[in-house]
Amino acid sequence: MKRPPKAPSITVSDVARRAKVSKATAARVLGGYGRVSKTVRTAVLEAAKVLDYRPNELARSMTTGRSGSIGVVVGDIENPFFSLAVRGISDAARLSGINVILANSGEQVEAEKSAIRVLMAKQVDGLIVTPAQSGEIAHLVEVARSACPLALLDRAQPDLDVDTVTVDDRDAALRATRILTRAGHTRIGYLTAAELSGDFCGSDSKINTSSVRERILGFLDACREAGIEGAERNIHFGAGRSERSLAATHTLLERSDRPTAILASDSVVALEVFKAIRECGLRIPQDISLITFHDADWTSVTTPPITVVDQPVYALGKCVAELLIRRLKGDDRPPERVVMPTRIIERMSVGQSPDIPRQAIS
Amino acid sequence: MKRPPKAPSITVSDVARRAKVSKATAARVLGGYGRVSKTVRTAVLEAAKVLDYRPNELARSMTTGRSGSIGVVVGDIENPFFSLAVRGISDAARLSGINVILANSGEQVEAEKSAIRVLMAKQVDGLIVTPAQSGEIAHLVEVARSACPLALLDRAQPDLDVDTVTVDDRDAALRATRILTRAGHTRIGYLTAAELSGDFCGSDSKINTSSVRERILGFLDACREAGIEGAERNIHFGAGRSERSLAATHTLLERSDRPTAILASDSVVALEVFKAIRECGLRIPQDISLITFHDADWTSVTTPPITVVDQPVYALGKCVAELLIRRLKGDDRPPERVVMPTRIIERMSVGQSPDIPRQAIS
DNA sequence: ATCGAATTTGAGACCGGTCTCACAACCAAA
DNA sequence: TTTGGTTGTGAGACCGGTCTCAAATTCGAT
Repeated sequence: MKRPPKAPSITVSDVARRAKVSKATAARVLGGYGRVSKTVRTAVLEAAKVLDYRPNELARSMTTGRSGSIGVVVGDIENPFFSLAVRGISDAARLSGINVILANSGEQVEAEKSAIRVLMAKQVDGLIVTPAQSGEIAHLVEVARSACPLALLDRAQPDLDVDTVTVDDRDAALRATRILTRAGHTRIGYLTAAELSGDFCGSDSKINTSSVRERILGFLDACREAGIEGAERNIHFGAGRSERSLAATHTLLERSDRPTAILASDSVVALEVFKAIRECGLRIPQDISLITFHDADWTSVTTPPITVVDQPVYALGKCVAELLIRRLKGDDRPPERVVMPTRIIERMSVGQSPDIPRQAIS
Repeated sequence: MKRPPKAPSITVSDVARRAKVSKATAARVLGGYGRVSKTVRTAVLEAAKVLDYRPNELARSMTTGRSGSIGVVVGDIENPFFSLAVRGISDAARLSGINVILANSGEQVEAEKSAIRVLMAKQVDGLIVTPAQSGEIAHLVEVARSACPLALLDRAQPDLDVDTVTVDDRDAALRATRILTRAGHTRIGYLTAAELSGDFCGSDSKINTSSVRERILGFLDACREAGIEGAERNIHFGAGRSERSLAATHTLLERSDRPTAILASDSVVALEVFKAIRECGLRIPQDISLITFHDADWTSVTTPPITVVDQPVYALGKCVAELLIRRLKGDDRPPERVVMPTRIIERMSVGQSPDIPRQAIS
């Protein structure tokens, strides 16, 4: 802490002195506020140019109270879903001259809390969060109560009355699952990377992430509709890139009563599943069908290409950012909950259930 | 500007008053510097807890001169290469309690300049940049001269004596190309998303991005080594996700003297090429071979899987961040230029050149 | 009991901006 | 010429911390 790298930067006072005006006047022209005569303005500008003055945004923020940046806390930037959403956010932010401070929660509540604390200490003007756990939202409630506007991305929180942008997860899952049930599948597995707190037991209350819960609900709706019983047992949590989950997927696929169709909650999970299916020597769609959320770039180039639930990810990010920025600008309409539509892109990864004898097909 | 959202936050003075000590003393315990007696310390802490005091990081930065954050300017976060690198950076940063302000340049120098200006105004403690153009580096030189440490990621700048982390692009391209020449290919196309300023004319001086230049140099080395003439003509710039470039790729593939092998400069380009190859009804690797830089996740799941140049992307990001942070901490060793090794993962996308009659193969 | 040294504390300047307020200068209308 | 309203400018407080410096206190050693 004993190293003030003292880059003796040029301040308003320096400029003022050189332009032979008061600090206040120089500040007025440099800061672009108040009224100044033309002559003085040019003099100050001239002096500023000569001295190569650059405003200290920090000092400015100190007095104005607004920092000109927003904080974004996502689960994992490495996930294409988030990186695309972040792209949407930062594009929207740049348009308003606002910049983005990014933080990764790694889907860990503690990391999320800490990130939020840090960002607020940095006086961000607003916060966009994809809450890792719907159970623990005390810290979010606190933010919402504070003067710092909060907006939620991809995951809603009924208890949190803030701007929220999500997709029609439940309906999307319903429609996706229907495609599978209509193809005759009855053993459909649902795989998500989300972790479960405690056991599932078919109760949705324990599901941490709202989008995950909604999707599962939609999945179960469709199963019920098709008269499939005990579909809950085929929901698998904690799928992802880890060794453990990979092994679990293999085990699942090698069971004699393995699912004949799988719905994956995101493209990262889907990729792992796709690999596992191959490694088990199964064929898509003859032996097993696959649908995934998120139209990741790779899904169209596999053999066969994968049927996906296409979410407007970029728009999702752009939209929350716009909502938040509108709020920063003083809009105090009641919070909006935008639900964006998804569409299913049918490709070649869904086939008739192998359980149904060929001749039985209409 | 007339809306000071006056969240009357708790300041040191408030805490001091409540703890019945001076502002200076309260600041000492809250800021964790100087010496304070045990009794006073607990009293202040108690008061702080009651009032729910949160330090204003901005104010702190004002006096200390260090903001505790670094700026990162990348070409495009949406590109998996960058999002993974950013992940590496932010992981390393978090370990040092530093946060990351992210900016997209969209590979546009002007946007890059503006981003750097903003970040410096925000008093970032350091800057990590992937320079969009090696031609225009005046702004970078300026940063390097200022007190703000600068580090370069993925793209070197010989004229810029700062910490730099890159991969052995030239050698990697050489080795990748050799795989193709050894398979008998003589018409090898090199596709990169980079734009060229002016015409190529076989001179490397006009190539904007150092990594791109190095790779092209390596590519040409290998071609020369294999006795291939006029390889420069097969280098195509501006490939990417745009309509125009897509059409150009199609045209290229439909020519009678189309390349029998393609080396793609990044995974985004490669994906487009892969799609185009399919759409043209060509088969990999029988009709055309493909190698790409960056071991993107999808490259292993296509049919056939793609041979890639595997760059240690995450490590790349982690490494620059560590280098930069070391510098922030006062290290003043001469700038380091780290060149990380790449390895080629041979998969199934390279075949013998169809130009060579079957029987001619040894 | 006495003195010097070490420790603890408080007062106030400072960082680099913004912004309020008072004063001076100017102009046009009365 | 006086009056009143605008406009331009400067002095200085302020934001919320850090940090210097000197005064006050404590302490051990003589």
